[in-house]
Amino acid sequence: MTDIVTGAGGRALSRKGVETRRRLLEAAEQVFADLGYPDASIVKITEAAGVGQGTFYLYFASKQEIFAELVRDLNRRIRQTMKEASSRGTNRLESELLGFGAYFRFTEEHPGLYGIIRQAAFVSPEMFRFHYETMSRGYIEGLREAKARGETGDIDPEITAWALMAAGEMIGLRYILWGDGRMPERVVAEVARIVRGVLEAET
Amino acid sequence: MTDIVTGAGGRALSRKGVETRRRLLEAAEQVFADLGYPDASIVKITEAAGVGQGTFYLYFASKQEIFAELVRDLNRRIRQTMKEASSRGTNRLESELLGFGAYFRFTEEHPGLYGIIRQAAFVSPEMFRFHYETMSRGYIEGLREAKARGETGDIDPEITAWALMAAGEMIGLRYILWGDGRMPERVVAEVARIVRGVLEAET
DNA sequence: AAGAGACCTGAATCAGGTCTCATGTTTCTC
DNA sequence: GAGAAACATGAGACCTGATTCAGGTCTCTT
Repeated sequence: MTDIVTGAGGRALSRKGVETRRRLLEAAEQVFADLGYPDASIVKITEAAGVGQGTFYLYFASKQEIFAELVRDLNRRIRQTMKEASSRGTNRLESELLGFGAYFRFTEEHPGLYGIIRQAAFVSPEMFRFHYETMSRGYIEGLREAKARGETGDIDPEITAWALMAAGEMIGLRYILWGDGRMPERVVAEVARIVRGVLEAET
Repeated sequence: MTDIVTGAGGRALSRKGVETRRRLLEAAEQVFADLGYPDASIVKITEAAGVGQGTFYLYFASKQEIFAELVRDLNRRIRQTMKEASSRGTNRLESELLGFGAYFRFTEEHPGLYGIIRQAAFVSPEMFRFHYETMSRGYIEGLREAKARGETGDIDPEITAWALMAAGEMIGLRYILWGDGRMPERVVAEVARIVRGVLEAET
């Protein structure tokens, strides 16, 4: 099933329209990451995209809407990356660690995008929540299956998933964004210890 | 040493000035929590505080400044609450869990304030970082001492602290703010399991 | 090559915000 | 109780930025 890309008002777009929409989204990504939502403006986005101001409204109804679209897109990309990586693991711990690795690499490559998600908290609370709920869903599934296979202790998969997701995110923030942009080896090793502790500890 | 409260430009305030400044801060807390930073305005804050627009500038130089002040204040209150609670523990695990409990209670009582911190990410990156660094400092100290006393496994206190702090925050978000406003007992129990696993797992 | 529609434009409009300032009020001090 | 200092005010000057619109241009299709 091919996605039909639409502009504001749901009108279908031709090849050229799709391309312009993509340019606007990329420009928005840049501008929101650099300036933050409050200081980003439609003019700056259209300038960065190289189109006229009016063109913006052919594709998005408002600043809010393009922001939400951006978060959706970013969310899809992170999850895809993590899913691919963790599917290569042979047991839950390995999968979990591969997923973390992918997340850290994504953070290294897209420090700006990482920040965009954080802004969603107040720009678009629904998208903010959507992001974390979709992110946690993958974890929860994985943990449930692992538990059924006896690979973990008697854990609560849901709560555990939220805790692990948060830890990964914060450690990315602390050691990549507030560090030198690269995740140090020792941190990866300690994360492995922490994940193992969380998965194995009995009640 | 008594703090001398100052207004914009560092001028000292009389009793009445201190009171007005406090009213402005409380109003700002309300407005930022309800509307979010982008939609909050000086006018709305002064209205909520019951003072004239011009009065604002007698106390704060800008919207940014009052926001930063608010985060500082909030940060101080959370840490004080957690410190008090955890000091009643007889070992690290107990202290840790008491600290989490205090954090959850704070979140229950101040759902709006919790949100304000998240907004700081872009409004005032320095204050955002300040918040997490001061929050983690307490954890790190506690874990270092516990490790020296042999109460934990061979952990890296710093990385472990950031992971635990993040987990607590996210679980508050998920089960209090996105739940029914109260932390369920089963979640508290699972958090205890998770914290224990993190503190005890060996490399 | 002509008509239809999709696409594009940026000046103009409009809503709302920040911050200043001239003026008035209160409180303190002697 | 008079002068000084602090405090308070809100109209309005000045911005900034979102959004509209009337008038183009491009690109398919036949």
